[in-house]
Amino acid sequence: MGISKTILFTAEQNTLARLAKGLAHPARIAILEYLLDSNTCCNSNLVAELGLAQATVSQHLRELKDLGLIQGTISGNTMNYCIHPEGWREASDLLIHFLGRSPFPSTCSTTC
Amino acid sequence: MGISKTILFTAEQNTLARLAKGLAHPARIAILEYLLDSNTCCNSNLVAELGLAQATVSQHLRELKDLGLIQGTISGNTMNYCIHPEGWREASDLLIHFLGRSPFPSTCSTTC
DNA sequence: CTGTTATATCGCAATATTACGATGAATTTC
DNA sequence: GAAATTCATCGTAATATTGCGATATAACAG
Repeated sequence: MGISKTILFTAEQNTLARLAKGLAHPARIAILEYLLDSNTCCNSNLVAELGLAQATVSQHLRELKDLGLIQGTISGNTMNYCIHPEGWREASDLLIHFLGRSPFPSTCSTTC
Repeated sequence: MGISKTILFTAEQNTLARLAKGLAHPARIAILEYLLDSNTCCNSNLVAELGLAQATVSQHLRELKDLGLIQGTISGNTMNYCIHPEGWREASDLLIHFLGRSPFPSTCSTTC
């Protein structure tokens, strides 16, 4: 199929999955790391930084922008991308809250 | 294409992306939430819990098991699944460390 | 031993993702 | 203005993901 049955799940579960999907590519991880690290803010010398074609980088940037994790502003000829502070905070808070849970100290051998 | 150019990225970036991909489906989020919540530990009444076919649930469980996030033990006729404590800890630590970063307080308007 | 139950896997169909060349729009440079 | 630069988008090809029915295997129940 390739289509997820989102109807079956809670809004929170779908949101978490959607955010995780945004991080589910090394290029997008690399972009976010680059933007998180660079105090000089952003722009698409990302094309040089990553080894991908310009069209591909643009596509990844769009995904991150659609998720609200980054934002871009036009500066004449070029685009400046940077982390979207609120979007990033919200997303990472949600994911961290999910990931921060610890399992009960029960083993699999426990009968159900 | 559909294939990621993992060669271009660091091992850490690929690992983070692989873990995120594991979480990139609401059914897998739901499975993990269920296993994290249930002190009774596991097993595949997950098929009833989620609204998906048995084959589909089994497939999602396999993905989570391959990532080391859960583990399963055979108990006679049935499988008992539960969170893999070390695997879950390692994975969540890696992701939380990445997500915990804050952007520099620079705006996109900063020239690069 | 036979039938039932629980689960993994195979094979397939539908859809999504990834990657890139080509093209177009906007802007700068000369 | 003409050429060059920067970037988004379109179209397309290759591969991945999702979902499920069917089937195989193993264990249990009678």
